[in-house]
Amino acid sequence: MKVISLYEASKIVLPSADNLGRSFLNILLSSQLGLNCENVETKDLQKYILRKAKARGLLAEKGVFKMPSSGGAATEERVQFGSTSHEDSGCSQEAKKVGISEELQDHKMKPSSSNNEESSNSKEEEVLESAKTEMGEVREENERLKMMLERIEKDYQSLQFRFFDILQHETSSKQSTDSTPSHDETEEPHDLVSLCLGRSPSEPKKEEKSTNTTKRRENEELKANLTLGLDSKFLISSEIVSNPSPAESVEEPKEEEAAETWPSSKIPKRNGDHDEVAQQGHPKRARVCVRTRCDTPTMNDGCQWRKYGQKIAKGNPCPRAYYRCTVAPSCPVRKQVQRCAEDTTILITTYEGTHNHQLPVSATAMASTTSAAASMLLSGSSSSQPGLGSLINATSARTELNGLSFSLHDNLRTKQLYFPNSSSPMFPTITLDLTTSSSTSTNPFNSRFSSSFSSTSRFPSTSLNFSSTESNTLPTIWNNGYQNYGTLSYNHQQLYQPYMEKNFQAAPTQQVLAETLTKAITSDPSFRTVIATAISSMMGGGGSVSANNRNQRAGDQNSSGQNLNMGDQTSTPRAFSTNSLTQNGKLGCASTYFNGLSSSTSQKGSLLQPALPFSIFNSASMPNNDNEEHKS
DNA sequence: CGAATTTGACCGGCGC
DNA sequence: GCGCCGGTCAAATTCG
Repeated sequence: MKVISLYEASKIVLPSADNLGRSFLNILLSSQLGLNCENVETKDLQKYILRKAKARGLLAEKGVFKMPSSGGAATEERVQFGSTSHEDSGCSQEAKKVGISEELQDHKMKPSSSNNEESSNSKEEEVLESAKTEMGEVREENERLKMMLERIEKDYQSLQFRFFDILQHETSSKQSTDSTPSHDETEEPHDLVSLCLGRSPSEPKKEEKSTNTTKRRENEELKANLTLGLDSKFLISSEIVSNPSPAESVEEPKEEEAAETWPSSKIPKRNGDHDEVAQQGHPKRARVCVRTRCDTPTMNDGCQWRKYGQKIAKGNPCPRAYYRCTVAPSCPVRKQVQRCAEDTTILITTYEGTHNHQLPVSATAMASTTSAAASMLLSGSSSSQPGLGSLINATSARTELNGLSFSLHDNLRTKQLYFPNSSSPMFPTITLDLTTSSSTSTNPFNSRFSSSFSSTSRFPSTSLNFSSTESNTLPTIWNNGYQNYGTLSYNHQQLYQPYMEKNFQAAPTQQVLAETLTKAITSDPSFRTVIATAISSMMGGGGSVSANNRNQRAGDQNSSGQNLNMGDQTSTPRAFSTNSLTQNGKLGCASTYFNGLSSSTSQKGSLLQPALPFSIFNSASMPNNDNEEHKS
């Protein structure tokens, strides 16, 4: 007889797990036990363990497992959790087990007939041998399960701890906002762009002057949303891949969606309604600008484009080309391609709109990236009140997911972000800068997440700079059209696994991590996507998990210009003006992608395992040059 | 020959 | 109202 602690441990640990924890457990279980863990409940897991033990003939009584007395090999049982039939299954298993036990007992109790006592003895020895063998196997398995459970518990606690950490930061952020004296809007008009974790950008936000009570309530909502969002992320990860979000999968975009994704000239004029738009929480449209070094006329992002126009834009001798997506006839996505006036090796690609069709695999990376960026942008400006400017108010929102550290350092409080009205472009633009190889960040891991705002723009420009030292590889990757993107998940595993395992054993040195991670960031666009998505999730975009990972959420239109700088360059301030944009809250594609990725990376561990010291800084250090792209 | 690109015309928003 | 500008259309042209 052997008492296995796994069951007892599960009784102790699992019931305390909330949705978040269970979701996390589900992922681990599905990846490591091969279980269909959707909607796994604590009791289900316990039952599974019990049944598995019964099936192997190990269970004598509840909580106590006995070693098998026969050589009968237990077959691997695949359990469907969450089904109503598992009770029956368990019962039948139990009955079966009882029968076997009785049989075995009979076999043992009954003195064998004297005919062949020697052969009987040898048989018993055989049985004993096989039993011992199996005992060893089972013991190993038990150890493995035990370790896994401990790991899960540890992970869960870590997750929980970090989750509350995030909440705490968020709360303090809001409190500091509250404590900040109200600014004279006539003198310093601004918007409060709440960077809310897991908050849907589509959520109506019109509480610039909200009371403490209101904000407290928001915090509660935020908490709820975040929990829900994370939960959903884990649970639906496998679904979203195949099932585009309703919004995205709709063949014929709804009127609202169509309006939102069509270019400014096609949509009802709303410039004069900025306030109304924002206050009503209408979706916003965003543009995602990608800067890459690229020798080819256009960056191969995996999508099919048809050129429909070309113009010489003011301030840039290089013509701007206009493309529209031709993957689907009705796809509203457009992109503009223009070379940088200062450095013609830099290709500036601006995406606008959301694909209303499934994207080729090779296009998902860029779509996800831009989607994440757009969602970040939109979430950042979601509460802004157009015409008044925006104030990014995320104060050091920081989180670590099992060592995967995301930080939102707010440098903005020392410098109120002021976005006066101007004639700047009408759409918020976020820029992913993949051009430079130098990093101003002291820590190569620190993904620079800075926001810079133009003093002349009515919209903020946010720069997200994923610092790396090898970012020059990115354009190359895109130029290759992600030929090997199909193996990305696998590559991710390869990339992440070392971190995960190291993390369990010993904390790797910062330098080693930095090198590897930098490599990962620079060599794998989808990794950046993950980061961007995570960021967007934290900043509020992630709340809308409704999305669809295959669709690009590059834009809607409305408000602030943000510069999402993923390359590494901080030396050249890049500001991109923005306009108002609407967001229907489906920035999900990237989130979904993240989900899928997290699911895939959890195959051998957990995405949340590695200690990836990412820091995302939010700063206003860079004055916005504003409209380099659109206006210059 | 069909598809894709080019390019000048056109349109709408905005500032003066 | 006019002109500037960004963006789009569509006929002409080019390409495969």
